[in-house]
Amino acid sequence: MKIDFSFSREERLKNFTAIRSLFTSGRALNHYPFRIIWLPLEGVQSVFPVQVAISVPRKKFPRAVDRNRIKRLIREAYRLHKHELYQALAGETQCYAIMIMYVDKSLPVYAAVEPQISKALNRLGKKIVAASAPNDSDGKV
RNA sequence: GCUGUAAAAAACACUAUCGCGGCUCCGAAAGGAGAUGAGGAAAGUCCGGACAACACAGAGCACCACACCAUCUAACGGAUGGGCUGCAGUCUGGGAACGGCCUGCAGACAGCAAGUGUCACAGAAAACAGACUUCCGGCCACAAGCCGGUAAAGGUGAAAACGUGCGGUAAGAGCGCACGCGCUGGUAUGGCAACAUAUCUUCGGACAAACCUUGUGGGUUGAAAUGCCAUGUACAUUCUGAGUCCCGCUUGCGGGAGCCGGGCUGCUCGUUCGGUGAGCUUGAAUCGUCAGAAGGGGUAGGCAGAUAGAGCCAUUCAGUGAUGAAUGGCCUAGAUAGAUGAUAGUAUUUCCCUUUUGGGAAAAACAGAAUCCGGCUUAUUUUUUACAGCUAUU
RNA sequence: GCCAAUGUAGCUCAGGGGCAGAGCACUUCCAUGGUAAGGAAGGGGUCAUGGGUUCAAUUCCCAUCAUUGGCU
Repeated sequence: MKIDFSFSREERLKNFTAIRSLFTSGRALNHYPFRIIWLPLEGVQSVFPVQVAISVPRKKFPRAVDRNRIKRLIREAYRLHKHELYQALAGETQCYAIMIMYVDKSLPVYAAVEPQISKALNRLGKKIVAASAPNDSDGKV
């Protein structure tokens, strides 16, 4: 099977209410220099198992150039490694919302970002499977 | 060679793989192909417009902005040219006060001769003047003291009531004269004008980035404006009612009464909430707002605004110039949880090592469109040109 | 995106042209067996930054920087 490296609009998290509930009742995973929060989405039918959003805090990077740079690097790394997460979630029926936040204070380089994203996505996949496997009925938070 | 000012140019190119945005083409669809995709400041939001909506007939007051003149411009607080003033430098005129030519830099540059106000400390006195020490006269034998005159000298201060010289006088004083500085009004000449020159005349502290006066301009709100489709408690249409008055000061708020509607209540009283108007007044209007009635009955999406424009490039002409006109060519981001990225290589540039070949490193500084334009301001890398200053060598 | 306000001592704030202040905090001394409270004395300032107006600027004007708030 050929691996799809594309990153289309359906894979991005855009719904305002979903983002709000993600911040109020989402589960967190810290993998320095990232913080990932995730939540199962109810009633969303999609061909993709996750919808992702990327965030960089304005207080740590006041210039828009730096924020755009970091978001593009994270998005590029996610695009090349998302198939690892998709394989881990192949057995899931629900769609998940994920937000990746950058918490370091210094500007990163791509060579350092890529392996960290890969490790973080592998950890996230195992954690989601472990959380939903025992009690599929009351998995809501 | 260095520093400063001004002007101009550039801000990285190509190939491959993977990927993103909108566009065009092919395709029933999935998808595929093609060309294309951040800036000089995209920034600050400091000005000016376009565009849109809304109580814009008109008048007065208030408020805000601007302020030498002319021109440019859609418009401007912007730009260009000119005038005037100040500062610095070279040269120079005069006995002095003070001036002239040239060069460079700077200037929020209408009016204190409309009115009001302020000028600390020091000083005798700080703005219809004024007598501390001097100076002069009188009273007095003289001195001291008292009375009067005087603004020349002293000292204080940021500033002492035009400056120099001569006359004049008891001593003095723009008191008078000549020259000089500033300044009001008139006349003549030159200039579109600001203004300049000559002459007559009035006057002689500063401050309007003090209140203010004069002149000119300004309705308010901003694309999260606004319109359409779908949806439909949120929207628009129709009808009805309210839309009034008083007080206070901190002057744009507060309080009270009345009226309309809702909540509490079976009803009244009462209580509470909302409304009772663009800065104000007058006038016109009854369009905004609030409440009720009628109509429609479950998702917050899509399209337009919104990217061909006061557009860009080249040439010629007009103008000192900003700029304008003509001709020819070009199409050059349009997202909406927000695209423009990653990896590898080549070329180029810079730096380092090396005799060369070659090897290694870096791709930079400021910084990311959000309705669109014209400016201003701020941040910042490199190169070139012109001018000014300094230093060294020939 | 649009619109306002504020920057003064370590902290919270006055002062709005003429020598920069208050409260708390800090230092030293007194007092107490000792500490706190109390009393006395003292130190500490680029008045956010840069220009301008004025004889004189924290104050008036302009620009910049930073912070905070509001509209949605």
